[in-house]
Amino acid sequence: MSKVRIKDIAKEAGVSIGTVDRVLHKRGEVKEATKKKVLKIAEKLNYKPNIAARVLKSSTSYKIAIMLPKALGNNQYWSKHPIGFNNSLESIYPFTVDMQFFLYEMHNEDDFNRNAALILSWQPNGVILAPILKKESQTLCMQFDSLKIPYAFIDSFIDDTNSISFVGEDAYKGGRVAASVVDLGIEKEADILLVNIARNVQNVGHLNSRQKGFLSYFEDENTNTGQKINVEIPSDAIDDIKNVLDPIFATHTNIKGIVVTSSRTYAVAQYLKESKRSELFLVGYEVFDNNIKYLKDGVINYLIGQRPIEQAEKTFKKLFDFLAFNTTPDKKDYQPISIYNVENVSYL
Amino acid sequence: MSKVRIKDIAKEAGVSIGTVDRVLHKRGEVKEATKKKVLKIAEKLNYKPNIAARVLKSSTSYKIAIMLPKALGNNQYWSKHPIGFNNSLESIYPFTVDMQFFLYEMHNEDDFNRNAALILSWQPNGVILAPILKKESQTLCMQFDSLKIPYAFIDSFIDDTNSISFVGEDAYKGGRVAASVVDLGIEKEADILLVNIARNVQNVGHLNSRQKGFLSYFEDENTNTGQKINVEIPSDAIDDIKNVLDPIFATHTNIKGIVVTSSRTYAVAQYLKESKRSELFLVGYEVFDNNIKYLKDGVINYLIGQRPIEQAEKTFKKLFDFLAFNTTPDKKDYQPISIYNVENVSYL
DNA sequence: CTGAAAGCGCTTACAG
DNA sequence: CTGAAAGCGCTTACAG
Repeated sequence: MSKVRIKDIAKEAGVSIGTVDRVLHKRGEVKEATKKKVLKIAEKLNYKPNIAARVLKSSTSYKIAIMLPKALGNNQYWSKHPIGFNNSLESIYPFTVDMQFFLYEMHNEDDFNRNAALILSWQPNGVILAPILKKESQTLCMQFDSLKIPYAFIDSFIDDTNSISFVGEDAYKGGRVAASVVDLGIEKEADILLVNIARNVQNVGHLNSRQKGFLSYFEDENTNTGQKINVEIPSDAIDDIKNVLDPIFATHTNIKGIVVTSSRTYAVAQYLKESKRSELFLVGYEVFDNNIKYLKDGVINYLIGQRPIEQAEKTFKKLFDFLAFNTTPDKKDYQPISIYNVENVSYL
Repeated sequence: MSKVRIKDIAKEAGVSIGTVDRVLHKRGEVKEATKKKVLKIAEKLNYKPNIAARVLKSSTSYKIAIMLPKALGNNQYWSKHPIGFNNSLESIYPFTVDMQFFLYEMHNEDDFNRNAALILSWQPNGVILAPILKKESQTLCMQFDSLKIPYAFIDSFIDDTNSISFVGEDAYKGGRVAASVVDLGIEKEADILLVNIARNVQNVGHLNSRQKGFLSYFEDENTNTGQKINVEIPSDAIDDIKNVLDPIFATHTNIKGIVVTSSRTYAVAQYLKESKRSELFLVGYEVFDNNIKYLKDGVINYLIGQRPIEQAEKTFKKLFDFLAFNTTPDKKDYQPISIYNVENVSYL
């Protein structure tokens, strides 16, 4: 492929290899005319550095910070991503990077900010960020911008930032997919309950998008014509679930399908099981132990899933290639939206 | 990680680095006692070669042959795999391999054997094989065995061979997944038609497995209780389809669901459309242009898909790591079985 | 059977 | 602002 070496450029430009290197690495201290000439020749010869030689000589190790929500309690969705990042570490061999995790409590703004400060003091070369909390993430991104630290988003996306990339679900589409599955599972005239679980739904972008997508699906004339009942529940605690859902079921007797817009589907499943409503058609998001348990139990009928491990791998690769090879990734990279039932959940 | 160099081993063993290298690469010409001593020290120090240096010095390039069915006509399933293999070529950078495709006509034994002969004369270091034709593949594998050429299976698996790995669908499970989807899509008492399209179904292992898996699903008491009608059609030519299906529909009036056990679902879709039976619930396999067209048309309702690009990447990685790093992969690596409808087919 | 030496292409001080 | 030289860890021919 590339047989052009620094030496070849140097020869053609009539300078030493040291000078060529200075130009190529923008280390300054080169006369403007020389610089131009070298760059032109490098371009012409289509020079590509020999990475093996570079690695051998100076194992420049990048520091990459990874900021994600902590996987805790019943919600193990975020436990998968670290596996993907660790895979990445192996796959870039013979390169190495110094990777550090900064895990914040999911809906805890203070803890988010505490970790943000830790990252800044660590002075990474690049950051991977799951910007779940919109406001706090925006502030942090502005700081990265001013420090010229590149950052890549995973799982969620927020506007008005300069992230080099986003890897995750098209949440609007994800809402439509859940809608299409519940539509197939219940009769046309039955009502559908849409459940959002979060302390502050407004500050969690993808819940809104899934909700919008869900509703958009039913504007099609051949779909379910029942009521769509929308509720918000502040947490996945069983008491909170009961407090909201008991009155709903008391007043709506034709609900046959339920969609939970987040990974906390297990909480609604637990409620349905305890209140003897397992026969309702329940669709939710994300595949992990606690949700799988209810899927196998028959309480959850379908799960709409992302592929957290692959998302981590892709995000890492984009940031690493950006740092090491200066490649600019596609800004938004929407990932597969997978449909799981009890038959295909065993192979992820 | 590994800071131990050949030099360190040489010093501790009291020999030169040349000798250490001879031992490590089994180039012979070393006294048995020296050899033992060196190996022991290498083990003790946990020596790992510096790959960057190795690549820099001698860019040993492996020859890998890839033997797949040709993608032709309406059936473009096999057009995706080459994309994956080409991705692999980039991902192993800075390593290089000399990769060559040998594409045979799907159900043409002679063409299979012709390509097999070409591979043997090319003398590859390793082979990736889609062993669709059972008998012919077995013969070829025996030849690889006697030449000590390692080979990895993709898409299909056959017994009584020494492949280093298999990457593909658990076809039995794949049959169950199709069953679960058609079960959800039609009423409990309706009949289901199972369509197999192949000149010789017996010589195509995964069709049989899908069929068995499909039937096994309905042994569960809560599922569809209608008739399961099984037909075989020799090709995807519309006339062949008509000849078999016209009489079936004439005699079975309660068929509401159809499952096609292979990627040739488009052929049945075309038939349904032309015979004004688009309202039947049609489930088939594999996602590619021609099937997607009918999915968007509403004739195909669901497709059960593999991820050919990823399968290619994984298979390549297993073989390459085996050749370059001597790692032994898991023998069977079952891939995700994906469920697609018109809502999630856009993100693969 | 074994050792000493050259060189892969790059980066990094050092000298000027 | 620029060049000459050393050296990263390995492989390979050559000499003995």
